Amino acid sequence: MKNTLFDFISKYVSLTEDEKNAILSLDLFRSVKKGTTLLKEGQKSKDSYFVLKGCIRTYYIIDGEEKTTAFYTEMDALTPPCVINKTPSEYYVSCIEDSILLVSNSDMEVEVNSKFPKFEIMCRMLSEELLAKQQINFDEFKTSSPEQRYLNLLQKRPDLIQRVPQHQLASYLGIQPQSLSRLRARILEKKS
Amino acid sequence: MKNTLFDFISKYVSLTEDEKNAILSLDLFRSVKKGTTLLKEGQKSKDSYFVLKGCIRTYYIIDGEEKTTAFYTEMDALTPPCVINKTPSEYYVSCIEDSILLVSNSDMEVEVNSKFPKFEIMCRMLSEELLAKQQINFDEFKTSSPEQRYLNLLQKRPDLIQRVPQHQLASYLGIQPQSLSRLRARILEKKS
DNA sequence: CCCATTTCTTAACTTAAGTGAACGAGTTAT
DNA sequence: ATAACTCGTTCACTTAAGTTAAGAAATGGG
Repeated sequence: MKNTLFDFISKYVSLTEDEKNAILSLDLFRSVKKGTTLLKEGQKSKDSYFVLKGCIRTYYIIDGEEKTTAFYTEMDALTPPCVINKTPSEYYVSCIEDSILLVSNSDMEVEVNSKFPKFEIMCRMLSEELLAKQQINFDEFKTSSPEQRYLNLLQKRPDLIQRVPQHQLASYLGIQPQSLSRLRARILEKKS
Repeated sequence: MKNTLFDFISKYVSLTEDEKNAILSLDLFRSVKKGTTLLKEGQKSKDSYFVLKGCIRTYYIIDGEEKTTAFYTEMDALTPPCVINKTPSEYYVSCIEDSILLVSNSDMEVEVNSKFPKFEIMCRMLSEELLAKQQINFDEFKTSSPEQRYLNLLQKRPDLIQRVPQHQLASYLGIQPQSLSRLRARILEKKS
């Protein structure tokens, strides 16, 4: 787990042993059981998550219906908007597999960033990169049909389709569960 | 225009007169005529844009069709993914009104950031904030129908509907121009 | 000023997604 | 063991978006 983290960090900046130890001494690793809710609508939080193992999802409850909007798996980072905007959360975050997470607090990050300017640089690079990825993702979503989105997901994150319940996948694709079932049946029919 | 810029920056960090002059001496302001293409598909570029006045859009050409995915107006910042990823651009950027832009080069930013750590901090804060906004935007898009998206846009960016051609708005909403026409007629009918 | 082009709207038809209901399979709780 | 849920699928029906075509309105260039 430590290695997974440092491999990730090394993509952005190189750390000395001292710096690595400084991070480890913060004791950020958390084991989280499947089904645990990490953040609820209306809550204020300063926690960001980095997934070392497992899967977490973000979802809204709109008219009593769960609407899943994102999945975060190995090596994915999530800082909920409420942490940035210092507002109550608009969505839920929950754990859909037994997971190992790195949980960091924004107060702590401020402190670390001022002590180690390298972290400031890493955070900037990381959020720029995530923003670019997010933009491309959004663009692909906008420019394609539900069927294309599903086929695209099948290419890009085939694991998700295995490890995530269908009704959560459906809202991730912006459609109803019944439509996802139908759409998959349609695709199978085309192949034959 | 200078004031617009410094007002914007002051939301993140406070600058000394020297720092302000340092920025101005970089001579980043550009007047751009309506219709100008700032970036083409396949091109490599290191330029980021900040809109002081006017409007620019990003679009793809897919199967010969323009697909507009974003509009940037006053006080909006755009760093195309190709600048972050150092890859050829997947989309076009063009100017849809006579505009005044601040155009900054990523090489230059690296230099400025190392000279003034304040800028590094500002860039981090800015991209974190943009990422949070983008996430919420994407979530709203996923969880709503084309009609809801249009009504939502009418609330949040009513100016866009005035200043932007309908067929560009349509792909921004993820639908065909004909569907946007129909949808608007439907809404008018409901009101009466 | 006029022609060519682009833009927007409308209409008819096709296709796919939304909706409500029902069913079986698998899970959980009692 | 059985009842109560959840989950995924299927069906019939409704609604809305995609598609193709046509025409009116606005725009731009010569």
